[in-house]
Amino acid sequence: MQLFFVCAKLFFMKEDLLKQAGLSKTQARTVILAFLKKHKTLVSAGDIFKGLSGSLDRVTVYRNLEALEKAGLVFKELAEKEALYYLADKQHHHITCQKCGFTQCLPCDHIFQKIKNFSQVKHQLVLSGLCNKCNK
Amino acid sequence: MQLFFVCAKLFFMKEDLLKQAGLSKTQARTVILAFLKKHKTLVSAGDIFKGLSGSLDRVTVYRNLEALEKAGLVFKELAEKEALYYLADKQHHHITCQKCGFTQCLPCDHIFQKIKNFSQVKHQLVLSGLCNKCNK
DNA sequence: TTTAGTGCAAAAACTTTGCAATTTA
DNA sequence: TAAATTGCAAAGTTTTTGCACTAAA
Repeated sequence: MQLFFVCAKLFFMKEDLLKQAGLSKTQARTVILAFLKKHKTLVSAGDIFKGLSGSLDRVTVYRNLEALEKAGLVFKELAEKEALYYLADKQHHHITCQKCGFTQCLPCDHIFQKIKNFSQVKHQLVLSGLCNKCNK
Repeated sequence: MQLFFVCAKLFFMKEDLLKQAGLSKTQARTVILAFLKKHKTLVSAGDIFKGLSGSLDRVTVYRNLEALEKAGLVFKELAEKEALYYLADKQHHHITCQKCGFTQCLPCDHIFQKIKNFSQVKHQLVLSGLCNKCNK
């Protein structure tokens, strides 16, 4: 029994990500995007808040991550403790070591190759969309 | 580009799930398992607590869900607000309507058929395992 | 200048921890 | 009886809300 998926093709925007996404270009958003660009791994709202050490309010981080996610600039991944975010420059997934927490990014086209670095792999597929009723 | 997965085969235990899983058979666990058996959808710790209206402490529900998950009797799915649980009788996934929250179970062998009831489907694959270092 | 975004304070919600009392094996 | 489990109380974390102030278009 097999389960397969075609990965979503995501448009790759160069500059002015915010404007192109229909968001106003504020300092907070610029700073958050820069932070995500710098830190290629998954980061939480708290990580960003701490990483920017006081230049933004914690609430502002939350509100902007939500806006960025809705605009499709950022992906949100649900994790044990808190939600994690990463730049939506390329669709990819992640695999996490259950013991030490080591996380590896998995670009869709290399996913199998990289999973070989792990054993006892468990998977969970989270799907969402619009049901027929709501899509009317 | 395709991404496929073989679903884990899960052993189907008849009676005495708890003993077979190496857990002692307490009233709390029995009641929680019965609740999960009755409610075929995803339920939260809070749902269970409320559903059992006072017969168990909220903390007891949390602790037992953790134990049941570790023992492999229950699956945990990370969701927006809170973690959701379901009986691990058969490996399956879920798809949720982004608008109304309607959730449909997706047994691995009917997954594509059922996804057709949804549009604008987004997917997120959550993987975990043991990295080479931790597996030594 | 009108709308959208921000910071502060506070609260809400989910989950975890410590410890004494109780239940299980 | 020894070890595991439970309930209660309290605290810890993440996330959300309201409102006045500020920055963006």
